[in-house]
Amino acid sequence: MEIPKAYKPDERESGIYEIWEKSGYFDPEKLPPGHKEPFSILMPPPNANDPLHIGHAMFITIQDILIRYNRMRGKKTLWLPGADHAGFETQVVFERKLEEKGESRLDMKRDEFYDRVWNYTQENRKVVKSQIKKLGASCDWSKDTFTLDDKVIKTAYKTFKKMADEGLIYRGKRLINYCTNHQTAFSDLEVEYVETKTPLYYIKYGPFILATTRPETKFGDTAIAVHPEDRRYEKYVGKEIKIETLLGERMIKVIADEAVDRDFGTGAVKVTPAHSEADFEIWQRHKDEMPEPIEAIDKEGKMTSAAGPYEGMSAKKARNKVAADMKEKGLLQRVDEDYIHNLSVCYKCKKEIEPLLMEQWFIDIKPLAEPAADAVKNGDIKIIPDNYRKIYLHWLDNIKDWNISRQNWWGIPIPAWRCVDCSTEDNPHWIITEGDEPKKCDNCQSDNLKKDTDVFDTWFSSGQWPFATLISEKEPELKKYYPTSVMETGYDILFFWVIRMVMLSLYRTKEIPFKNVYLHGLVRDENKEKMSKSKGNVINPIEVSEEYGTDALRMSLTIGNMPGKDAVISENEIKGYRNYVNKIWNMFRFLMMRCNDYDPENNPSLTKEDENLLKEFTEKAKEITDHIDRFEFSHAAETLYHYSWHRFADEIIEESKEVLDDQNKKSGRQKVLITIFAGILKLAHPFIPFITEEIYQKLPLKDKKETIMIEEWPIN
RNA sequence: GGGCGGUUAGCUCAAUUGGCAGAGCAUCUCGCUUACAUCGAGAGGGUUGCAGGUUCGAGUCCUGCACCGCCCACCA
Repeated sequence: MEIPKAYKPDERESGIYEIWEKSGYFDPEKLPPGHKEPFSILMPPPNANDPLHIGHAMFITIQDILIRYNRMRGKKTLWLPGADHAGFETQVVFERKLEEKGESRLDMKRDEFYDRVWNYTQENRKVVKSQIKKLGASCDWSKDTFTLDDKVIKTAYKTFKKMADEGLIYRGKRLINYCTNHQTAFSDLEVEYVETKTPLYYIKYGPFILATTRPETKFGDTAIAVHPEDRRYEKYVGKEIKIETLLGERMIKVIADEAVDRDFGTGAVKVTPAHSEADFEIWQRHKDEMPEPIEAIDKEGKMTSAAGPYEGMSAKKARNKVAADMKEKGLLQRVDEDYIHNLSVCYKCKKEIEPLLMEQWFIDIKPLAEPAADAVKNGDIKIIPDNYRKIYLHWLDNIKDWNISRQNWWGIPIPAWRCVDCSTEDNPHWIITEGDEPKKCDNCQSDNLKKDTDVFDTWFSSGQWPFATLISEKEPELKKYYPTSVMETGYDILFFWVIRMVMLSLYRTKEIPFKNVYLHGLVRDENKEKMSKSKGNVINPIEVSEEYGTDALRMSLTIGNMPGKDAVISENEIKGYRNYVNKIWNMFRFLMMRCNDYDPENNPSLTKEDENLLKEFTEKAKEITDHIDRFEFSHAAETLYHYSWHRFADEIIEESKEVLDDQNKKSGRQKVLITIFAGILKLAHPFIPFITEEIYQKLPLKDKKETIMIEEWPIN
């Protein structure tokens, strides 16, 4: 048998993956009978709107290590793959594509748009699936789930209905974060803050001078607020004062509220409840003293009729115009041009978020937050690394109600109908179902019902992923994999996804969704910068996997990668691990050349030295196993790397060359070398599955299994 | 404003309960020796960010500071 000097991963990998798939062992139910205790992971479903990036390759590597390791330890392992329709994200991606073709969503019917995005995601799913396979993921494709599959949507509807019935869902006119560019509301998590230099205008309101960054909102002012203990303004509190606006004179109430900072500006603030979160809160505390909020800006970001002559003007334009006009009328005392404050912007387009008063569906989140905090406090859910415990608990401690309405087209429609006949402006009547269209109003029997046009925040449904995928009447056998063993995902979606899964799962199933949360970091380039297409520093996992082999890529994503910390990766590093994989190949090559007369059925006598070598291997195997059990994959892989190369190859093989020439000791040493090497392959298999399978198939072993995937782990 | 993480060899990172500061990559020298040059043998390279403190002993524990990064909140 001629063995080539260099291992060529690209020629072997796809064939090896086929062997695994054909074996059926990705499906836990098809594993040999010895596999009993369940071990499960849900793959965070990659967005079905783009090919995979290096971050996906990282989590696939980590999860596959866990799955392959536990499978070899005799667990009944389920790794459930999926794909995310990624509502708003995908809509943005798709609209950009439309734009490139000179098309627009607004030129088509909603259904048509939906169908086109649907097809687009289905095409992408195929690409993503083939890429996941390329990376060696041993996941159960028979259970591949899309976040718009019936069972997921039904689960989301059931939860929504249950929450509505239990009073945890309310529809309220509240101040929400609105992106006038994307024409949708967001939860607080989708808002980012950017430090910006903005002029601070000091405007005259009767006897008051008020500092504001947004003079155009003055048409929505319904009060002036001062601190209750501010002597300067004491005499005005509770009184109405006459102010000169650009629309003529009017009266406005002065109120006292603790939230006002005496030291900022002049210590007096204009209150605009329809366009500022803080002001909205002031209004809620002083409803009896203040008129209803006045909306001065609309959903397009344009001035309303409340702004008189400024109506129709964009808010930004109006800001300058209003300031200029006030200056002319002597209503502007001065302008501080160097004022720096945090501007809230849309996380996607970075354009200013417009706080608007809108009716939306909210979840009363506190009742869900407490059990979620308890689950971590009492140790039912363990977070790795554990410093994220605090972050997790702190977030839940300060949680605000969750706005789950989105004004997008791509997403799960909210199953709510408004009765046209028995609703009033102030008191609308809504009918919420588990998805079925109601025939009649449950209140007035009218059939004049109008469906809500909004869709759910994608995280509302993905927050139900664990039980949506594993708990259903149709597939009761999957229940045993719930709660899952590990939720492996990025720290950047701890709030978005992980915590919401905990809250919603506890709510619906009364059980935790997973026992461990392992948080990985971001992948950065060699200059520690975030990888992005625009910077041109991205490493395409598929390209490097084709060039250097998936095993090398996986190794470089494992070593030096600590939980909760960003990982640095470079092509150079991958090249280094390509060399390591090739080194293993050559260990195999050496063994084959020097053991051509080796018979695995023989039991030659071993020398003391032989015994010691075996003992040493067992110790190393123990060390590596302990590391994996503690989720220290980097250490595990590093220990393996070091032992296999610098101990086994550099020393043990070198020293064995002489021993193999000694006819008395030869067969014993052959046995030892092959035994240890087979052990190394098994230990290495979770990390570098392809080469280990390739060699395993060719190695002369007793009781060889169909694939190394179901080999027994070298130690117990 | 609140919180978290980091600062160790040129680079990326390790260092269990405090116990001789280690790897990989890079660099330099030598070697194409019959597994492998995608390799081997060897070498250089550190006042562990700064200042104190506890201790027989501190990279590790305590206090303060500096710088870098991140998260959360947000005052007009």
